[in-house]
Parts: sequence; structure tokens; C-alpha cells
Amino acid sequence: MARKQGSHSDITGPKVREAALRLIARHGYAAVSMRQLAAEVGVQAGALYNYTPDKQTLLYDLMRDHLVDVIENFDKADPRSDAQSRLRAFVSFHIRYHLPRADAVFVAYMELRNLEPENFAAIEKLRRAYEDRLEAILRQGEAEGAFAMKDARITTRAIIGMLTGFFTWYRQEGRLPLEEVEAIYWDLVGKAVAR
Amino acid sequence: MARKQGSHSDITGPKVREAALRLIARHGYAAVSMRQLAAEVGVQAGALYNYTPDKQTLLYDLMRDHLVDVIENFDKADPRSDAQSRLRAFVSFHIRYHLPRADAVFVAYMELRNLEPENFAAIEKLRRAYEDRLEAILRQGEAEGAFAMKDARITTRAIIGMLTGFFTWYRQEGRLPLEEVEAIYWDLVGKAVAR
DNA sequence: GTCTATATACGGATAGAC
DNA sequence: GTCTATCCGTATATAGAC
Repeated sequence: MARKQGSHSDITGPKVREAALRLIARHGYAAVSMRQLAAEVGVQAGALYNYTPDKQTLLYDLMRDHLVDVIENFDKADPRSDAQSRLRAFVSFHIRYHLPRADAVFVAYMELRNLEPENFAAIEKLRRAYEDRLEAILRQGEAEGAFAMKDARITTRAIIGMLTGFFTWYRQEGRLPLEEVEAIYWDLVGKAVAR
Repeated sequence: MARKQGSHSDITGPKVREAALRLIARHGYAAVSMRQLAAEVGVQAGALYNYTPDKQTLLYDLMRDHLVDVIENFDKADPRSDAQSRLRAFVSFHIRYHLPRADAVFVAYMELRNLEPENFAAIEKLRRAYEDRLEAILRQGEAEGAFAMKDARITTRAIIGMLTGFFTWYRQEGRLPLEEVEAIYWDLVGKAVAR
């Protein structure tokens, strides 16, 4: 039976995070009120402060946890072999990991402006760490003679922009199966850096 | 001598638009107050309502005018010849036109969520019109046998994402001269769609 | 852990004087 | 066209009861 009051820490905690991601992705951090979030979760606004000291920290935690997970899971997926295989794995991982996490991707990407300076610096460091993994693959490919490009850093950004743009611009897309999206992007990326 | 009161329609109008683009690009539409905008312009909040009926219309007008200008200027720059030349011209135009207009690009790209439904539909139509120009070039290239790709629509989005990502993510970049940025992106795009 | 109630500040927008 | 003053709604965050 549904209780109207009482302790629900283990249930409410995840619900707060899920609802926050969904609402912020849809409306933007500044446009979502704590009251609105509370209503979505099914509690009163005051109860949210059992789960975060303030709204800013909630945003920061969502973004940080997402990026930490991305990096951690990429490192597990990285074959650490030749550059061609690693780049293929990067593209595959990026698409497969992000596609079911569109809200988190969107928030981590669009809400940088709303982070306070210290939080911004920390998030940028994480984002940079992920980008650096791609850049290292591209440079390995150059050294191996497998890839050729004018500027590895800009190419890194271009590839990430290309891959991520799909999820941020066209979140409603469902017409293509995952395998096809992956094949299309791998075709583009592989050719773009080919010798 | 600076007047503290009086008519400044021709001066204040552009200042409102410039300040709004700058502030919204930096902090986000929802986070910028009319009072803050007025302070940036150097007037009181009430005076802004001589230039826009409300905040939402101001955002819509900024986005619409930007996109209309983009399309109009691209159509002037389009050589309307072979697909290879047209794609080259598209990349060049896109970079050269957007680079000095980073605030407008950023706003038109990031603030879609904050448009009311009718305004959103109108802006999406304009964005789509620009994308369709690139897609037409890609399809022409396929027909001419100059390009090969798995899916022209997704490739269109990927290219625009790649190109635009540069301005949205890394607005502080100044290390590379325009010609070099253009060359790097043309290299990537040209190779990605090559046969 | 959640509730109700509230302190305190700021938001968009308008009225009327100059 | 801009100003000052203000209406009225909503914001974040906290206090204290249960």
C-alpha cells in the first residue's frame, strides 16, 4: 500500500535523479524549478533537500556522474590494439553508450553555462579526458601510418561534434536501427581520417 | 553630452539585440532577466518593451533573423555548378559566415527548448531549409558519381554537427587562422563523402 | 524522510509621468 | 522613448512538526 509519508531514501533518490535529467534535458536547468521537480518525483519541494544541498550541486552531480561513467566504460571497451581497431571501437562505444542515455548526454552538453566556475572546471576536465582518449587514438594512427589528418586536435573535436550532434539535435529519431546508425557513422569517420 | 533621457530608437534597438545575443549565449535564455539585459544596454527594464512585446518574442526574433540571414547569404554564395564545387563552397561559407557570429549560432542552436511551440516550428522549418541545401548537394554528388555515402540525410546532419560543433563547444578558440580551420574541415568533409 | 508553512528575493510585465 | 514605481507571481531554501 502506498504510504503518503515515511522513509523512501532508496526509492526517492534515484527518482530524483531520473526526473531531474528528464526535466532539465527537456526544459533546461534554469527553467526547471525545484517545485516542478518535486511534483515529478511525487514529493514536496522541501523533501528534495534530503538528496542535494542545493540545485546547483544536483546539476553538477548529474553531469559528473555521467561523464565518469562514460570514461570508465570506454576504458573497459578499448581494445588497446592497432589504431584502426581502437577507432572502430570508439565510434561503436560512443554511439551505443550514448543512444540510450540521450537525456544525460543532452544535459552534460547543454548545461555547461549553468555551472558555477569550480564545477565548470571539473566537468571540463572530465570532458577533456574523454576527448583525449580519442585524440590519442588518432595520433597512434598517424604514427602507424594508418590515418592522415591535418590537425589531430581539431579532428578530435570534429569527430566528437559529429557523433554527439546526432543525439543532441535529433533525439526523436527512431527510424534507424542501432547497427545502421553505427555503420553510417563508422563509414564517415573512417573515411575522414583515412590515409 | 550623454543624455539621460530622450529618444534613441535607432541606437537602442541594435544595442538590445546585440546585448541579448551576448547575454543569452553566455548564460542561457531562462537565466537572463529583462532587468539584466536592460542594465547591459544602459536603460531601465521598462524601456525594453518598446523593442519587443515580450521576452519570448525577442528570443524568437533573434533566432529567426539569424537563420534567415544564413540561408539568404548561402544562396548568394552557392555556385550552382558541380557537386564537388558546391560542397566546397558550402563548407567555406558555413565556417566563414558563422565564425564571426558565434553568439547567434550558439543561441539559435541551444535555445530551441525555450521556444513556444509555434515559434519552435517556424525555427525548425528554417533550420531544415538550410540543411536541405546541403542534402541536395550531397544527393547531386551521388547522382554525378562524385560522392558516395550510406545515407544522405544522416550524413547531412553529421556534417552540420561536425561543422557547428566547433563554434558551439570551443568558442574561445583563436589559435588557428580562418584559412586553416577551413582547410581542416574541408579535408575531413571531402574525404568523408568521397567515392 | 517528508510534510506544511514561510522567509526572502527576484522574475515578467504594465501604468503613468516626463 | 525612457523613467520610476509597482502589481503579482514564482523562485530557492529553510524551520519545525510528525
